[in-house]
Amino acid sequence: MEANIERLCEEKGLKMTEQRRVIARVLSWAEDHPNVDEVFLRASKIDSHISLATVYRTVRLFEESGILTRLDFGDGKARYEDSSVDHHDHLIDVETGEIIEFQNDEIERLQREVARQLGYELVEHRLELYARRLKGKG
Amino acid sequence: MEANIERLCEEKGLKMTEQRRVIARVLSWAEDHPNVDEVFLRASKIDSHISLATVYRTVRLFEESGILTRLDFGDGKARYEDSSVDHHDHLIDVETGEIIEFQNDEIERLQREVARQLGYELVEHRLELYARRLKGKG
DNA sequence: TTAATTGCAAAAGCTTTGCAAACCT
DNA sequence: AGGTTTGCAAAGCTTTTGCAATTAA
Repeated sequence: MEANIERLCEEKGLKMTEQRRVIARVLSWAEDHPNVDEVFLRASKIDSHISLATVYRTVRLFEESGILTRLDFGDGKARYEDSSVDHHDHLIDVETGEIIEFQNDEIERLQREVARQLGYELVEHRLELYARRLKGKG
Repeated sequence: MEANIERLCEEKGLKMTEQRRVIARVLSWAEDHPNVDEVFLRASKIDSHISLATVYRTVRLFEESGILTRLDFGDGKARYEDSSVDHHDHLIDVETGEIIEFQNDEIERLQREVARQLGYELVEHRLELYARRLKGKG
C-alpha cells in the first residue's frame, strides 16, 4: 500500500539529492492529497534545510516524470497524489472537505463512449463529486 | 438560445450600472467559456470606461447571485458560463483547446448512485474529458 | 570535476481590496 | 441624499525564476 517514490526516481535516473529523498518519502507516506505547502511542512519537520522553491521544483519534476499526478479541487492550490495507485475519482465532502476516493468502471466506460461518439479518443478525465453526508448515516 | 442576463439581474434586484449592463450583455452573447480577461476585452470594445477590477467584481457578484457558473479547466484562469443552460459537462480537445459541451443522463444517474452508496447526497459535480480528435474523422 | 540542484529573494500571473470620486435609485 | 459601485493602484496568493553557492555522480 505504500508507494516507493524514492525507488521510482532512481529507476528513472533522477539525481537524488537529500531534499528529493525527503520529499519523495513524505509523498510516499501521504495517505491524503497534500498541497505544496503541506508537503513543505512535512518535509521541513524531517529536514529543515528544504526550501519551498525546491518543493515546487520537485513536485513538478515528479509530475513530469509521471510519478505524481496533480489534482485541482478548485481551491487555487495544486494537490498531489502518487500516480501508481489504481485509477480512481474523488468525492469531496462539501461540509468537511474530506476527500473520498472511488472507482466505477461503468462510468469510465461511458466516458470513453461519449468521447468516441463526439469523434474523440479519451486521453484523460477528471470527475469530482461534491456531496453532503446523508442524515441518519453519521 | 440567447441568455438575457441583464433581465435576470433586474429580476434579482441588482443595481444596474452601465458597466454591469455591458458585462451582462457580453456574457449573454458569449457562445464560448471566456475567462475574465476575455470578458474584459470584449466589454472594453463596447465601453472603454470599464476596469478589470470591475469585471472581477461583477462576475463574482453574478456567480454569487446564481446567474453565472464558474468553470476551472486547470489553466489557472477562471472561466464563466451562463447558469441557466441545461446541465452539461465539457470535453476539452487537448491539442486545440476547443471545448465541446455534452450531456449524458446515464453518467449523471451513476454519479448520484455512487454518492448514495458512499452515504452522500450529490450536491454538484465536475466532469471533464480531455481527449484527442480521432484520425480519419477530421 | 562539472553539470545539475539548491536557497534566497525577487518577480510573475491571477485575483482581491482600500479609498476617494462617481453613480444609481 | 445616501448607500453602492467604480477606477486606480497597491497588495495578496500561489507558483516560477535568476543567480551565486552547493552538491551528486
